[in-house]
Amino acid sequence: MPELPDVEVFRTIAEDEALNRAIETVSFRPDGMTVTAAESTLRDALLGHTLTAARRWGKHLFLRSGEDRRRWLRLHFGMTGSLVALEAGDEQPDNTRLRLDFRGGAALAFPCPRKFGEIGLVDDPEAFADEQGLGPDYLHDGVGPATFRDRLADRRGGIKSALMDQELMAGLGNIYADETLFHAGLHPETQVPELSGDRLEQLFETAVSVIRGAVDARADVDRMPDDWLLPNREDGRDCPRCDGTIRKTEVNGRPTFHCDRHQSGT
DNA sequence: TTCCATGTTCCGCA
DNA sequence: TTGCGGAACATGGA
Repeated sequence: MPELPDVEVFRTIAEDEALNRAIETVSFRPDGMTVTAAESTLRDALLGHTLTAARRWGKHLFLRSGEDRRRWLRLHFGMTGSLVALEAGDEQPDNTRLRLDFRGGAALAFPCPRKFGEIGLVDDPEAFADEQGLGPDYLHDGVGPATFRDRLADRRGGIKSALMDQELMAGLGNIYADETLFHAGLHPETQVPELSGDRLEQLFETAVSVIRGAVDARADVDRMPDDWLLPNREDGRDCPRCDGTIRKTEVNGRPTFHCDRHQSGT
């Protein structure tokens, strides 16, 4: 689930359902998953406060606690994490690692079955991104085709691994890298130096349109257009865009799907 | 029962 | 130096 579009949906869920409500209870059951703050610190940072802002950088979600501009809860969703808004009486998702209960009965739950996610506390999301070496986020203000072209200018190797490298640009993972290349008509193993500056700028625009389209579909495969790769991600399927066939291969150790016809060249 | 999977990190190799 | 392949992490689902 959780690549940029999914996390953007989680961000809007938090923004719409969890801001400006007093946190009455903090339930914390990490059960071995990575937590980069002491439990007592985390509890102190949240309990009795309200969440006042929801931001995202790549696949990381940041929720500001209270009026202190330097106190943000950071969530990373790993492969299977999600964020769920609950109303009074709703059943809690399995494997909920962190749950905030608000005055009035609503709650926010962070289930993470496979524990590949992370819970942390940071002073400043930008500084965190900087420390982690995260590249620019596709949807942030001021990030555009030129940013993308410049960052990929000296990159060698295949385009798919470049798209998935969070230090170049943050947010795309295995699924949406494939989706972007499918829309762009590029083979996943196309070498980056073979792509012109114009082609790279065009690829950025494609990535953004895929991301926006996915967010519009609430990152839900069932709501995505039929002619996207995602609903057709199966070896041997007919390509929904041409007479080709969807093929499954392995690129950089990850399952990779592409159309053998319209994604053959650069 | 066995294999696979949306992420990240670390190691060794070329 | 950098990109890449492989392994590791934990666990539910096909």
